[in-house]
Amino acid sequence: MLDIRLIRDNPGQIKTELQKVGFPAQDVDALLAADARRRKLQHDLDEMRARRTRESKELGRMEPAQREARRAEMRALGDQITAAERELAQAENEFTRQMLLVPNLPRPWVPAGEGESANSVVRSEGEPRKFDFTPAPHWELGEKLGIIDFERGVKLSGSRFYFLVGMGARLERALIAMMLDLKREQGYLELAPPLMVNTETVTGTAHLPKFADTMYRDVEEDYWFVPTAEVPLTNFYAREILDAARLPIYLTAYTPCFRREKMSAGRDVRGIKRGHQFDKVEMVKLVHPDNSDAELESLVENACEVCRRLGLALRVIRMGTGDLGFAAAAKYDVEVWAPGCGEWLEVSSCSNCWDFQARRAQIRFRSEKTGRNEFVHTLNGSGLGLPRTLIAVLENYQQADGSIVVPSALRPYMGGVEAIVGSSR
RNA sequence: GGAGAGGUGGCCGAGUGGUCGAAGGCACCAGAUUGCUAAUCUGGCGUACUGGCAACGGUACCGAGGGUUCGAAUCCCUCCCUCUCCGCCA
Repeated sequence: MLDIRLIRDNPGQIKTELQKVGFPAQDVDALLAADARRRKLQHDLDEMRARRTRESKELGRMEPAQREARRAEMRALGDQITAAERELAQAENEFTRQMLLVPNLPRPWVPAGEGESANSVVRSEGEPRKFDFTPAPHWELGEKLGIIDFERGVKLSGSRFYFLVGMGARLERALIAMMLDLKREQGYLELAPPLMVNTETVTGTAHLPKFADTMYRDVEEDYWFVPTAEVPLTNFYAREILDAARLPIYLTAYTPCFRREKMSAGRDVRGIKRGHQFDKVEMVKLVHPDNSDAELESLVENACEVCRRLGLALRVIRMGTGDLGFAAAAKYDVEVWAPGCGEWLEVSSCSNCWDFQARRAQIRFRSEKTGRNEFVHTLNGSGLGLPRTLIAVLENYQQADGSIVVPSALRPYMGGVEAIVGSSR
């Protein structure tokens, strides 16, 4: 959520900024109208209430006879107040409804452009491996080795579900353990969060109200299945006021993630690149606003280090305004090369949400400078997404005979196993 | 799921239809004082919106939402949560 005062004070500038991320100027006008209405009603109501308090106290001190005489008048005022309260509640709901649909403002240095047009590679590391045979895609490798079972996943659940089997499951577990240990080295506190959270929580990270149709939910209990651990991690300190000395706070968690993938119908249906359920190690930072930009850079670096340890060639993409998404003020993707399917895979997406989520979730800190409570800045990034990392490992470490060499960084987590071959259990 | 108890400021804990944003204590901050650690005294000490250059005001908030009343932290209803006991269960 943006600061309404910012919009109120610079409507022209904010309109221009918001247009870059596809938010229409007339919606800003509607918002300002709703704000003005709400404030007017609030002001009027405050005056009526002040009068009631004042006069009720007088009434309490009166002789019973006099009191009786004024009661009708006071009752009328009470009714008026009740009516005004209803009107105000309505106006506030409408205002909030609109506010929750306004996307975040991009940082000034984010290149403007529609869709992916303004995205650009800002750096690359490592050479994509050369093969003296045609590298196979992971779905072929996985099936031949018996470590990914697509058919049974579909049998039990439907399309976009699969089993990891034997060494496949073990390899993923090794990746998770390696990543979490690295995150700890990088200063993150590991959490094992709830995977079902309530509406308020999902609204805090701005996945609601706009993206309700991308998530799974239990309607009976008001539980939403987390689409990413960003939701529980960012909300860990929701509605709390933190000591400035505690910042920055780095949190990490391994969790499954659940997504409907309606928007991606028909895309990436092969393999394990895009499922309705996938595992991810997530990083979240709650930082002091002064360090926000630098913290995004180090967040990206924290993600890149995972790729590096796995020996994967990577590149970092700076997203333009058209690809920022709803909550991000700035965003980088980290991609690794997958020689089998022949594409760069997004294994991490690192966003700086500025005070956008903090304002929704009310995560504040007591500022040492102003003595006032201010919103922290929140950042999040994958560290990394498991299926795609698994794809990259399988496809990059495949041998001519179809076996997979286990990257050295993972061997301590796999009981020293050096390769996955057809007979591996 | 059933029965009972309870949810008040950072914490503990009073409170009853009006003068309660809420006693008192602890913690915390500032000042005073005592030749050490410490103690004592005085003052301050919630959040949000809003008016004002400011001084200083207004309104809301005592788990959440409704209701009764001129007036609700205080009475009534619904819900949520916590604790104890019972049942069930990975």
